Amino acid sequence: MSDKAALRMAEALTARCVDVVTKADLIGRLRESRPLRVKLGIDPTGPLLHLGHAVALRKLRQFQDLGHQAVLIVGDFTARIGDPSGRADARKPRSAKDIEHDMKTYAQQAGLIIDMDRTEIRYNSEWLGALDFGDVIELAAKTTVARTLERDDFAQRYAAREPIGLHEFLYPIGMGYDSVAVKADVELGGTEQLFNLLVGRQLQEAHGQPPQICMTMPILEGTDGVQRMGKSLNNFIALREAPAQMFGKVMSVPDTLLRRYWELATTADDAEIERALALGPRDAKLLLAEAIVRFYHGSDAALEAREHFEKTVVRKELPEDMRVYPLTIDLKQANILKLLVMTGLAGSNREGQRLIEQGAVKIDGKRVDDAQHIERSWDGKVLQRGNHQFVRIEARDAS
RNA sequence: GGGCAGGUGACCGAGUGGUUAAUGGUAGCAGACUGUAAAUCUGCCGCGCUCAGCGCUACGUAGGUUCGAAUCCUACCCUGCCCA
Repeated sequence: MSDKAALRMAEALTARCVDVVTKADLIGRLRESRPLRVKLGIDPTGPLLHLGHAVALRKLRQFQDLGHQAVLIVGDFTARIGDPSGRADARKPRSAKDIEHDMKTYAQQAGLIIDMDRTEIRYNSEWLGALDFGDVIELAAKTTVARTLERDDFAQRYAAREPIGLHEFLYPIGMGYDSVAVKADVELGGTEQLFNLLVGRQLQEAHGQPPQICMTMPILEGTDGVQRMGKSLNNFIALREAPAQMFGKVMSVPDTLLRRYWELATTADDAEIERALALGPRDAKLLLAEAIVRFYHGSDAALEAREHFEKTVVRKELPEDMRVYPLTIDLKQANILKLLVMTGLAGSNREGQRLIEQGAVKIDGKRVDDAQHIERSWDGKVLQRGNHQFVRIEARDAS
């Protein structure tokens, strides 16, 4: 490939990246005119990908489209040891079977963005599990405590006098060794991964390989608009989110993040983004929600989601399709409070009580003030909690 | 191994024998407003019940002192810092 072509490709590939270490390396590697091996690690801690994950996946797709080889690393070995994020409850070791199952759904979800047929999937237990203690020591000797402590999250936790497990120091090493094992040319990750990616570079050099190019992507904020999108913060929009849900969640994102969502969560180019933003926040967001739903569910679903939104939210009408709760005959005499709990609209009796007191509960759109309220027949009644949670009751035979 | 400090509800963080289901903040939920945005105001925010009341569970764990403990004592577990 000519210098000019390589330069142009490098420009395209590094668009919207935060760090690129180094661009010169990338250009050089592209000039070799061979498919580069582009690594992306995923942590199999739960089978749910969200728009935050999609940022790096989309970059990976871009590489694929230019003829490069995607290598998805499943961190099953590291996941089995425990999560380095310091949460006690995340330390539960996961069985190989759980991970296997999670990965199937992962692949499905990732397939919404990248071409799984042209993706190499590797489990890092393949090589990490084969290392003995001596090997680990040797690898560990390649980096230093000072360097590791510089890593942002470690530095912060250290300064805050929070515990850092020794095994957590081994994570970057394990990840870095992944790069050696798969002979990665490029590794992608969120900006918080920069340190880990750089360790990969170092270990590759130590193993006589040309060091990988590290590229980091911005971290997408969650629907709260402040913290990074993550499952534990419950501010995420899953890729598998039902269209209407997805649409609604996008609409709830603060205006300040509009541009960012356009840039990181859609495939729109700059011109398109400017055009959308010029419409003003409300309309730009409606278009954004539509664009995102369209990408994951198709045009028809996007239109439907938008209609659903306008109907239930803007005009506050009851949606056509909603969750159905089958009520058995012997429970027909149940009062509204019981039903709220049974249908999951309220987490406990007390919560249900409060909701009723605050006027948040409606039956067929009519406010209910009495927790003991009983309908002559619950069949077909629509229970509503707040503005956007609905359940339709359907009577069923007890047997 | 030794010394010191500390472990409170989703999180942060008050509380050092008695109006304590536990001040305050954040997050969350609901109501008003609205564009399911932001800002603002209001209410709620452990669980159960025959629900203006009653009961149960809760301040690392297990015991103990006391009419009464998150608060005092003992042991243990966990975390951080310093020393070795």
